[in-house]
Amino acid sequence: MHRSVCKVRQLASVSGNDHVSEDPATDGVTVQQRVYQELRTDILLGRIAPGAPLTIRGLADHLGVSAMPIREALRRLAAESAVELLGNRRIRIPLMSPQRFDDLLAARIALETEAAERALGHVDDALIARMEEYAAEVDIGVETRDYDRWLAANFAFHRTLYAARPDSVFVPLIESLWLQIGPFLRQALAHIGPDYTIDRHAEALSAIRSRNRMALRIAIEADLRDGITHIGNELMRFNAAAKAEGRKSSKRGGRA
Amino acid sequence: MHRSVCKVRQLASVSGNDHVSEDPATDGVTVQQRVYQELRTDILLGRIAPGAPLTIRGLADHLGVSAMPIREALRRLAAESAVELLGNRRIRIPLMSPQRFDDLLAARIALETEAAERALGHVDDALIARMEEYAAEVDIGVETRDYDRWLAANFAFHRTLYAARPDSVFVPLIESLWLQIGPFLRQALAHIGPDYTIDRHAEALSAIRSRNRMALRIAIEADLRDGITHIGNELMRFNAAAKAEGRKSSKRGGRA
DNA sequence: AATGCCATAATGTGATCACATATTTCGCCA
DNA sequence: TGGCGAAATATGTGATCACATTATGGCATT
Repeated sequence: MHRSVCKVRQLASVSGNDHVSEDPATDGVTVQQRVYQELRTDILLGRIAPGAPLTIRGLADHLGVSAMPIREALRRLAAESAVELLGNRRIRIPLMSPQRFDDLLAARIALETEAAERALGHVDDALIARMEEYAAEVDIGVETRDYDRWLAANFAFHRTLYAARPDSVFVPLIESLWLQIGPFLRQALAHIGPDYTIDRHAEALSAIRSRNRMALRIAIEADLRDGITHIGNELMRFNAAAKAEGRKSSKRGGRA
Repeated sequence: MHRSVCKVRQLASVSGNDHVSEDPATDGVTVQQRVYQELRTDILLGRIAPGAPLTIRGLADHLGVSAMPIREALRRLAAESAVELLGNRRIRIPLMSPQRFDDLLAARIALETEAAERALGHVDDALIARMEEYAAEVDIGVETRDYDRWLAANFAFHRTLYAARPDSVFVPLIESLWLQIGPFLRQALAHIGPDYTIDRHAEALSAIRSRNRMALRIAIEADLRDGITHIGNELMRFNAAAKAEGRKSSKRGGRA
């Protein structure tokens, strides 16, 4: 079963179909990249809870690949602080603490305001149009209480802006922070709905159109604070519950 | 030859000595960690030039280990943007560009000023004493033109401060920036000496002792700008030379 | 003499096996 | 019946092999 996926890549001309859905996606892209992207998306959107344990063999069986790509993907995610190598031969999603949450927010503000300002000179109308689409997608996600859609569109909105500057050194750092916040943010959203309605994205887009750097910084910082601060403060006690819960669902790599 | 190192770990009680110097260092620590630390130090102190190519087998032979720990160490370093996976099956130290250098400096200022301020509440006399030792070490490095000593002590000075806050989310991000600046910084220092004498470290220590947060931020930012700005601007043309030079010394994993 | 092409070498990627160790479980004894 | 220890299971780590793909160097052709 887990060998067929490899065969698909090794004998690419045979095109032997497999149960894995992304069969046409194995063009030249390595298995490790596919595994990394899948794990990364799961963490970013909070599909894996804080404290959840991960195992190499469990993920390998679940994703239908060998242990090798899992090891390298986990090593990469560990370098981004998306997963935690406990040293006692255990891997898990890091837990959240009030201080860590506060630091993550401060680091996001410090990096994202700077990244936004530096990207401002590279935006064009096409990029603004894409950001408007993502902003609309965010609104839809809020209305339909679709947290996956909400989080994904929100991240895409910001990343589109920051990545406007080519070869940005900020994007990897910022995405590391997102990966650390994602699991906890999702748990928080599952308990208290996103009840704020101030559309900071409209403010940011307005600042971008007028090329107002200071207004953009203010809008970005306000967006981060609004969407996160009260969520974090009210749900901090969830940490203790998540810590106890982390022991369950140990099999199958701890995935949902 | 390259098997004996493995035996040392597998049969730890035999204590069969090897040509590798850090034989007693193999207590419980994994080979991948040792390889990672060695590569990381080499990059941080600029012992590997920008654009220098790295190969898994070359490094494995050079360090006397199998290819496995090298792969994971390189994957980890790639996640920190310390090395670059070119996609066409090539690995190298990233090149520097004027924009990238400017972004790296801006990111350092944004993160390190915030990290310094947040660490300020956790410093005690013992930590200040350690920082004073590193500051003295920096001065010795400047006087003796010992760039390894200079760079190492400078990084240790800052890291000691930022790591005062336990479980800091800033330290990994900042160290990623250091790894990206290190190779270019060393190349620059090798061509123009560190000719600035304003001791920003003394200013920083003074701000720390008086617990003056704003003064600390200003001192840190001034330290980063002073030590880097004029170096970067004057040596930016070095980039073209490094790009052409990157093709040489391909064997032996490209190490010096 | 310059250039395109092919064979050889080299490199990253993935799979599989062996091993040391941490964790878990089950049975035994008090 | 509860606590403890030993067997058993599980997990990360490292080594080695096979393979597809890329780079490189020599050779023939123009």
